[in-house]
This record gives sequence, C-alpha cells and structure tokens, in this order.
Amino acid sequence: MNTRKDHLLDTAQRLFNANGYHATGIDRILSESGVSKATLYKYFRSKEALIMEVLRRRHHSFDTWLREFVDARTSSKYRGEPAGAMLAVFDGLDRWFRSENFCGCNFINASAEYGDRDDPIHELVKQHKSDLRDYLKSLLKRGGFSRARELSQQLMLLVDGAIVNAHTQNNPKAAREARQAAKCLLSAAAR
Amino acid sequence: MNTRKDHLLDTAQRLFNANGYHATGIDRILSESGVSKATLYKYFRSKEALIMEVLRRRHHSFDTWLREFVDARTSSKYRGEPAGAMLAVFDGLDRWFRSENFCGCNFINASAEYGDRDDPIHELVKQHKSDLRDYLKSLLKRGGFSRARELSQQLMLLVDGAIVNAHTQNNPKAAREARQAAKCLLSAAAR
DNA sequence: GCCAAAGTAAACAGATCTGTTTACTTTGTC
DNA sequence: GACAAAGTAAACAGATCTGTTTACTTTGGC
Repeated sequence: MNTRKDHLLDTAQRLFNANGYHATGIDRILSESGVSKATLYKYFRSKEALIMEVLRRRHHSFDTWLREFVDARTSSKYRGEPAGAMLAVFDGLDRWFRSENFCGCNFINASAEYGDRDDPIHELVKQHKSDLRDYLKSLLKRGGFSRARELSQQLMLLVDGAIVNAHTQNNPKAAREARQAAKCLLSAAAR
Repeated sequence: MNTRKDHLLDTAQRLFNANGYHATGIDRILSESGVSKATLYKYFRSKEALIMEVLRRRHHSFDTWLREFVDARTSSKYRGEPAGAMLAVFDGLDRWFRSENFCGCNFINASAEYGDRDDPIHELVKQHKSDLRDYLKSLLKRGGFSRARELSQQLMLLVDGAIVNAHTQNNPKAAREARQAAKCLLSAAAR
C-alpha cells in the first residue's frame, strides 16, 4: 500500500540528488513519477515537507543497507579481524560510488543548499552524519579499539572526504584510497 | 578601478556560499551590493557567467591565501620539519573554519547544485580540487616524501572531509582532528 | 566646463515555481 | 453493483526569477 507515496519519494530522492533541491521543481517530480499534483499535496503539506521525508527515508535506507553490508562482510571476508568491520564500511562506500546513479550524498548536498544552522533540513543532515559516526564508534569498540571517539571522528573525515572526492572528481577509486588511509590510522591505533 | 564589479563579485560569493546558488536571486545580490541590474548585465552575460567568475576569483584568492599562509608557517613554526608545510595546510583550514562567515567550500557547495559532469561549473569545481591536490603533492615532494601521489590524495580526503564536517556539524575543531590524522599518515609514510 | 563612459531606477516581458481548487475517473471492498 | 477512498487532469492564483529596455544621472579625465 501507499505505492504512490513511495514512488513519489523514490523519484524525488533521485532527482534531488542528481539536480539539486531548488533546481528540481515539483512539476518535474510529478511528470517523472506519473503522480498528480493533488496527490503530492495530499501526502505532503509543502515541498519542504517532501524534502524532509526524502531525507528521513534516505537516512533509514542507507543505515539499513550499510549495516547489512558490514555484517555480511565481517562474518565472511573479515572474520576475526578487529578492524574488519571498519574496512567493510569502506568496501560499502566502494560499491556505492560505483553504482550507476551515484551523485554524491543527499545530505552533504542538502547542507550546501540549506546552510542555515537553524534550518530543520540542516538539522537532519547534522543528525545523519552524527548517527553514522556513532555507528563507526560502535564498530571500533566492538573491535577492541581504545580512543574510539577520536578515531571514529578521523574515520568520518575519510568517509566524507571520499564521498566528496568521488563526486567532484568523478573518481570511484576514492573509497579504496580512503580505505588505505583508514588501515594506516587503524594499525597505528592498534599498537 | 572596476570597484563596482569587484563589489558585486564579493557580495555574490558571500550570498552564494551562505544560501546556495539557485536560492540566491539576482535581486538579492543587487540590493545587498547596491549595484543596479543594468550594471550587472553589462559585466556578465548571465547569472551563470557571474557564478563562474565568482568561482574563478575564489579559486585564485584561496590559492594565494593558502600559499602565503603555508609559506609563513614553514619558515617560522615548522622551520626544518619535512612534514611542516602539510601541517601548516591544516592550520590554515583551522583558521578558515573559525572565520566568522564560514559556510563550507564554495566549490563543494556548487558541485551539489551543478552535479552534471558536463556542466562547466562542475568542471571548475573539479579543476579547483585537482589544483589543490597538486599543491599538496608539491609540498610533499619538497619535504622529501616518496609516493607523494598516493599520499597527497589521502590528505585531500582529509581536507575535504574536514571541510564537510566543519560545515555540516558546525564543528570548527575538524581541522585539528584532520591534522592529527594527517600526522599519522605522514609519519607512517616517513618510515 | 565638456563629453563620454559608467551607473541608476523602474518598468516590463516572459518564464517558472509553489500551492489550490474543481470536476471527473479509477479502484478496492463489502 | 454501490460506495467511499484515492487519484487524475487542468486551470488558476500569486509570487518570484532572469534578463531587457528606456530614460535619466553621476563621474572622471581632458
């Protein structure tokens, strides 16, 4: 059920990320999704409300996807390695960057257009990145790393840097380069 | 001379970075700069041409500023240290992030709104980041580092990651955190 | 002081955008 | 098959945006 609403959100997410939030008009989302305007405004009070729901959904789907990806790799390729889960995160980035319609991160892109710190959209971005860092921190703790707080923050810089590099330079190898740097930080922290 | 044009470009750069490129209308730039519309369209054929000139200027001013900053530090605080110039880059980021009107990177923000790889604006972004990486590479070579290519790329990830983190999380400490990670990468490369 | 270059103010055109409304159609359920 | 919920199509309102034009004013050098 609610297939119209879901289809609308899927289309909106794709267009927002590919062309930007302001540059993507409601009419384009409607024509590409085949949904009527009245239906959009039945589900969402405004374009801003649509954007926020797109980001909430993206936050959830990315979170779910990454956790499943990391779980699968830590129990196979990286079985028993303390740093394995973290390396799996960068393997996940690698797959993402190589996906056909990669256009950078919805949240980083949103922060460029909604830079005001009081904007609720900016707040969602902040929360998304903060949650991802918490996840990295939990992976480090599980791996027995000390100073997980500081280390997870440094690894987040590599994650966001890789996303930006992959997007601006059209360089899908960014994830592997970040992974190499991460290995260096992790091995230094392990000694 | 050309003080009107410069004032226009300064105002446009500030507004574009604070509020986004699409969201910033010509009229706002005109009213805040006190320049008339006819003058704008005398100097620039279109809004897009204005944006591109803003980015070209920003590229040049950032490049000049960073080189002067790094030169000053390498000949004082970091005199004689092979990795000194690179650490000075992160000191520069630190100062930038703490500046009053820091709103992220004009180029990263532009790439969010002009994501199409064929867009000339996207091309400027790519060139800017590529030039910065070349600069980092030259600093590494001057410091006697081998594998400057790979290392400069990893450091670029930290640079861009720090910019994004400082902006999205409102965290000016990001530069110092990136600097710590950079020290780790540099010392591992030096051995 | 003259004159050309540069700038201003304001109206205007035309496109586009968000959001509303109305009248009609489809669809699923009992 | 009746009925209610959900969806569509299209016109519309009102705001806003880029870009042009016109008539007037300021300014800087000679």
